[in-house]
Amino acid sequence: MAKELKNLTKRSENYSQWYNELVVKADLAEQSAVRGCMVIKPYGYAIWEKMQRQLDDMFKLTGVQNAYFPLLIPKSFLSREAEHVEGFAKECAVVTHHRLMNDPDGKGVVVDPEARLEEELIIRPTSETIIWNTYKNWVSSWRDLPVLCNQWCNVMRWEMRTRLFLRTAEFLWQEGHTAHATRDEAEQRAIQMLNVYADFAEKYMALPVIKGIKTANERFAGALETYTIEAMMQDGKALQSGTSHFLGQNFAKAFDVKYINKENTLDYVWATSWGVSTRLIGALIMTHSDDNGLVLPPHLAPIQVVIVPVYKTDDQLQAINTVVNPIVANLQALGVTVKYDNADNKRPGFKFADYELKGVPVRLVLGARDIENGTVEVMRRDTLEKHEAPLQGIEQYVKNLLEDIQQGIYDKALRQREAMTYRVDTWDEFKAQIEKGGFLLAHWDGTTETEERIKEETKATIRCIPLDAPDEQGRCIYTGRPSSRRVIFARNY
RNA sequence: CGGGGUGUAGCACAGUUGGUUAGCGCGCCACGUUCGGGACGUGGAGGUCGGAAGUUCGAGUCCUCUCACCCCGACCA
Repeated sequence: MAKELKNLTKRSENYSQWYNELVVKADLAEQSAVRGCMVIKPYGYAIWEKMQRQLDDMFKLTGVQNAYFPLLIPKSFLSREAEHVEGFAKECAVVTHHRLMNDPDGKGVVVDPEARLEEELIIRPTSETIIWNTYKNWVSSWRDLPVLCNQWCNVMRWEMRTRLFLRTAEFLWQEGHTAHATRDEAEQRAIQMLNVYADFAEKYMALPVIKGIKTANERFAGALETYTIEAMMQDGKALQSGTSHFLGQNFAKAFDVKYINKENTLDYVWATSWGVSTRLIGALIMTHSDDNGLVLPPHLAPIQVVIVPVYKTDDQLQAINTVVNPIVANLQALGVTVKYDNADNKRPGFKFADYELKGVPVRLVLGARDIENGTVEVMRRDTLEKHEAPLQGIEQYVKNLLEDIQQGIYDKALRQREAMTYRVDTWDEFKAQIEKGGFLLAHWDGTTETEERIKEETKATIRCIPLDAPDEQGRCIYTGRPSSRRVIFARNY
């Protein structure tokens, strides 16, 4: 372990490799035996659980309830909505049989050819189709609306190339699906959920995000409008961190979901869907961490404070235990998650390095010296600064420090993003800057054709049209045609 | 599916023009000394060399086939 971490690739040398090693060495996840799939280890899953709990509370405050829909979707459902099937068809896993049998040649088991399914089943890449097929039975009157459901589940998209958390063949997420009586209500819901995501990202993940609208080209398959939160990683690349879609009446029409409105006429319902995934954990890692390992925001860290004793003899350990035990209890009473690591099978130096690698926000170290002086050594993970603090009142001190760190890493990430955001007005400037990374605010003529040309030539895509983009007359960076606001270009994960 | 690369202990690797008993480091186990920033010493366990077939007195090494994984593209939350 010791040597391995010292070999941890530096961020500046190879950002991707640094990321991969960090995920594995910090015990978050690893590759599974199945191609492109990921094992999320207990420490990584604990972060996900904290995210889930928080998001779930936020959803419920907006009236959303949880439900669960099946993993398998009849193949025919997928083709009901033309754009939707086109968007997902190329990456679906398909169930064709329901039985295995012993190989007649004695080489293990083989698929029983007799057991072919009449209609093949798709492992959900997303659940719009099966959910809208269900909503058809739930909605008949304006009194049944709105329907506001969310589900926590796994989905599968057979991606060609995968990266832990950022893109895996199977991933965990939540997907919300709502049905509304009016267009306006659905659009408001899509924006409302985008705001929930942005709040969550900023307050809990300490992740500054830009809210915006996707271009037609980048829009979700089957949506009329896709809202997004975009974040910038430390290498200047963008990461789409959450999306909320206004689906119009596309799925209602495809699955024939109609209701009788107050005017006593039959109408299709209006829909939204929205989701965030375990990709957020990737965003968390790539935004805050450093060459010593993870830096976790206190609001999501599975362990917020670790206390490490330093001692030589059993008597000294006993004395430290006596001082630490009430501190642990007091911290817990303040709602702080604390771990007292007095295991004697690891040396202090090892523990220090290990908890740094795992991103624990605050470390307290107590030795015989401190017991004598009534002090404790406090280290904050974000800055790696150490200082002495009085034992008296340490609990409240630590609680305040956690909030400081939460705010500190948000501010740092925001400064970093601002430092790497550029207003660009010429094509030469654009091509030069995109190589160095960052967000490029540039004018665009609004056509898909131009967008695709730019992507071909520079690998940069339009991440979003920011919701708060001010009106500004200008000329398209590529074609010189008129434009009325800047959009964000970047390379992305 | 194209282009490149790698398969040898839990991990990361070395292994010469083929040569007999396959090696190093980390990790693991035991004992001792240590313990305020990833300790050290001594001893020990751990391998069908990705798989199959072939050449040879002899294959980790050479040939053929095959499988798996990684990197670069096409696809993407």
